[in-house]
Amino acid sequence: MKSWQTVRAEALARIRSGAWPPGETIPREADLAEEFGCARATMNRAMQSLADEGYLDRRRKGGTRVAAMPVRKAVFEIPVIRQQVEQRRSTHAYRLVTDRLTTPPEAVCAALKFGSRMQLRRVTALHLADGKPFCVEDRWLNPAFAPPGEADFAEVSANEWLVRHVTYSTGTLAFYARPANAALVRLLKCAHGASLFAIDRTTFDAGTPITSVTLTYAPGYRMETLM
Amino acid sequence: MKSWQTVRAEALARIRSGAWPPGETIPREADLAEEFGCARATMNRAMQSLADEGYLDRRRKGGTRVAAMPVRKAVFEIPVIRQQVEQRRSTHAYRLVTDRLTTPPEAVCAALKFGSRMQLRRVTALHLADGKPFCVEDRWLNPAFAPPGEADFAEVSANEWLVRHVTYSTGTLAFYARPANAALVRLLKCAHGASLFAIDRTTFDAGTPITSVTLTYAPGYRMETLM
DNA sequence: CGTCGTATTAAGTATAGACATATTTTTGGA
DNA sequence: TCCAAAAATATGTCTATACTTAATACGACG
Repeated sequence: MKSWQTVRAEALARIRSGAWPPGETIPREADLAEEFGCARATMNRAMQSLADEGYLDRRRKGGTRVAAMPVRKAVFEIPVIRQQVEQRRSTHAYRLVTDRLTTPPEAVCAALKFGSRMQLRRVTALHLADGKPFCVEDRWLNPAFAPPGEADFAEVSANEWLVRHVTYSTGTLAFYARPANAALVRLLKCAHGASLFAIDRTTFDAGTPITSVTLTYAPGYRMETLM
Repeated sequence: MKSWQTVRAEALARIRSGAWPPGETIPREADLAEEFGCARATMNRAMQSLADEGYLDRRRKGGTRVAAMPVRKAVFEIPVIRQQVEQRRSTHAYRLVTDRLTTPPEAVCAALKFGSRMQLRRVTALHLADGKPFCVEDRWLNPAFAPPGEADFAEVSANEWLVRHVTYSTGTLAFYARPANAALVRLLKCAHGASLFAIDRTTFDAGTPITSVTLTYAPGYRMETLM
């Protein structure tokens, strides 16, 4: 009795080895099930999994074919900064820099889809790894969601507070490179104009704008993953 | 009759709304199936899908609980550069800069797991969008895999050639920021030291080292995705 | 010669029942 | 009291069968 995972692995091996070349239509589920010695449901589960990951294109009546030009997908895990530091076996420290209500720039209003230029809570903080600057957190928060009274970021970072209070959210994410400005130079202790890796993230919870944050990492930071 | 996708959506709604709070153990499959009005197999398919994406933690006998601190996952699509340019409704152009056998630096040998410092094929090229520099491709190739005779990169970029010839591969991927050096300044026509977004990718096919490439994008480039 | 409806096909899915497997809990001894 | 063996339990999976749905092929008809 073969598990669908086994069947999946065998099928993937055929794709990788070229036994099923890109663009080629492969036999129908029912026939493959017989060949692999399993039920059609099992075959279906395996092929569906491969299709989900972009290895196969499947169409009703049209049959299944190996993707000719698969869109490579890279999956990055975006952990909480403290965990990220601790995973590197470093000691995490955190320093709140500013926390006040301010009128945000146009770009932030647009990202959060706030029509009027209402005042938002701006929180900036520095994360350290083994005492050295690791990452600057520059955040705009919807004050209705996280009022200064309820959410105090002196000890627990906004980054972590949010993960606990708005666990499952949607939003956008962007990676880019930016030069160090005066504020970043001061916090990260890097050269002016240094190339820094940055992440912009905007978060909504059931349509309500929650926060827009820019995380800027110290020089040399790399975001890595396997394919 | 509910599809597992429908059931999945309903369950996800409960998680997002907080009806099933983070850390909480939810009822067993059999009971949920009854509540949702479907068979256990259907419930299982739905919950398994949610567990795959990190929303749930499931253990035999232990039951299913909502992930307390989910690791956020971001999925990026890594397209062929030409497609990437064309998706932005720009015209893609390509210019081969160099193509010769050279001894690679230590770092490249290490990434490709080449013991001896054998000569590799180095290919550098420039990709343009609407005539403007878009991305510099700096690649080291295993000459045994892509000999100069068979693989000519004057017209078709190595990027594209490889997608066609080694479709399903494994490897590593890293995103980072780097300053523009002299070579990049010349090709991308940017300021010296400008902050540039870069991708390192090393590719293996069934254990054989294929290629290691650095893609450096023109200033202002952002790698975006939805969560 | 086109085009509209129908038959056919292959994937998508649902279900009940059975068994497998990993843990936890309980129980029975030393 | 403590530990090992056994029972209980929730998820993991397979199977056979039946039905649904989307897309294609094809033939009748204007």
